[in-house]
Amino acid sequence: MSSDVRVRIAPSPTGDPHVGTAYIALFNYVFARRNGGKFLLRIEDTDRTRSSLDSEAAILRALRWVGLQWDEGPDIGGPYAPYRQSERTDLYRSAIADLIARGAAYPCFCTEERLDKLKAEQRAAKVPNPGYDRFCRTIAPDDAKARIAAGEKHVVRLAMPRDGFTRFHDGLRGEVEIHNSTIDDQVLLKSDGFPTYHLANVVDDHHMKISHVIRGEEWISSTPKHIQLYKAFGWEPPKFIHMSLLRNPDKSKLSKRKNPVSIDFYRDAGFLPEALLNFLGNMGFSLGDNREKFTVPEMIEGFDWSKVSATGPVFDLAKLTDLNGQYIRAMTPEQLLSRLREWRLSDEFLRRVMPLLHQRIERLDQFVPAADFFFTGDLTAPPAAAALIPKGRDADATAKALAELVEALDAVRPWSKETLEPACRTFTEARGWKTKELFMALRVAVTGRTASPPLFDTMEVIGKDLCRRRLRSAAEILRAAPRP
RNA sequence: GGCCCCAUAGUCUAGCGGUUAGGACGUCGGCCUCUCACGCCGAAAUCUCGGGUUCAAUUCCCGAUGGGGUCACCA
Repeated sequence: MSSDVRVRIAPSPTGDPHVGTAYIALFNYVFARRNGGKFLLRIEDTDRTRSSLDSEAAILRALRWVGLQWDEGPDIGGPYAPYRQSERTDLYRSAIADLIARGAAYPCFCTEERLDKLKAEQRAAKVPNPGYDRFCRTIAPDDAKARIAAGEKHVVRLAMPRDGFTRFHDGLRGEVEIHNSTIDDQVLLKSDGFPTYHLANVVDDHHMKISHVIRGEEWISSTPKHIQLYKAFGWEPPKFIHMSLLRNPDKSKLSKRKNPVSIDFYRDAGFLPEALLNFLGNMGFSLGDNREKFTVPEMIEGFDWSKVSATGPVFDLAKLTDLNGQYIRAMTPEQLLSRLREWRLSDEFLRRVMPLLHQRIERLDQFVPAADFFFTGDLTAPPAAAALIPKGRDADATAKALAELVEALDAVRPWSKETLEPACRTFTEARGWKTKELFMALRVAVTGRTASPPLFDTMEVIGKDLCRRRLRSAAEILRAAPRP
């Protein structure tokens, strides 16, 4: 069966692979398969300062681990290659020229200082719809051309209509209409010559013949900009379906400060990709027949947008864990064994752990107990508050240090002892602590012990996500500790 | 704050005018059992509120409230 359904997942390679990406990817994938269409992967790396090839590789690897194979993408190519936006800049530049010629976009020469000042004034005056004041919109085209020719730094903005509404049909929510007056003259082309999401997204979706844009709810408010762009180009817009955002237990949008969000965390903590996918399939969707445990093919078979809800589901780790257990129990012993081997009982992983314990054990039987923290998600025996607090420090200060360290560590890339040690030293010294103090707290937080193999080797092997999770747990233990 | 989206137990969901409001996680109790887990049985716990529409609203409409998103040269 072939069809015109073409959908995409379009991650931005600016960090760790996010479960939200897997969530949206799942629904795109299922919808494509349900309709005999194509599912593509496009890398949105138009932010030159934040994008990295490292992150892109991690995202591709994570999506592959989870098992959602794309039909076209940067790694496998396809009829509309390239699938990396940084390699499509010519396309965006000619699109911009087109837009300017049609009067739908205009160059803007405003400086950052002016924009900052404007924003500050609007904030102070409590303007209801703050945004760019369209100062450059009235510059005569010839003047603008001359200034550009003279090499003046500029961006290109969308000339949004000032009145009326922009309406669109959302596949999940029905008709949505937004007052044009509340929408800013978005920057489409940055001063570095790269497009913003809004431009690149529309241009690529059109050229890649995307039929349905299935993305997160966070995009609803900028959809009118996209609609206006399609209109300006004279293109038929795709169908829009905005899925609800996955939520933290407190209902806010899922965030790494409150919940593990990296797909790698779930892998390292011992979750199975099929269970994760099944769990995500239960978020905002149900087959409608009380089946909660189902495979992706079963989901495809029963899929329909009428079964998708627009309510923001809380990502409940306890429920995921239960589901994961059901998958494990349903395996044959051989299957479980091989899954354990794929996970951390592989020669490859053991070869990383073993050298760290080699000189520290005197009998073979000491290996497993001495290495336990390499093989657990959360520590089996979480440390006591007292063990975490360095002499002369208190619980609050230590909690704060660890919590801040978690944030600092987020930026460490790649995750290796070579990068970790200087990062931790710099952090420690910057806050006036002795490395001896914080490193011990770190060790206890990560391994649950005061004696361990070298700290940074250990952290490297345990991995970023598990380390950060344990650090955060330790900070919580300290915060919950009774005050003297 | 402006604009937009959403609203069934603590959580994920079924329901699509008339139901003892169904299932699952979690919680609590019991059975099974050398222990634990699994499994099985059971319990507590839900339609945010106020107006309409209707013979009848959890269900349809409006409003309030609550939650969320968004207001970047980030996506």
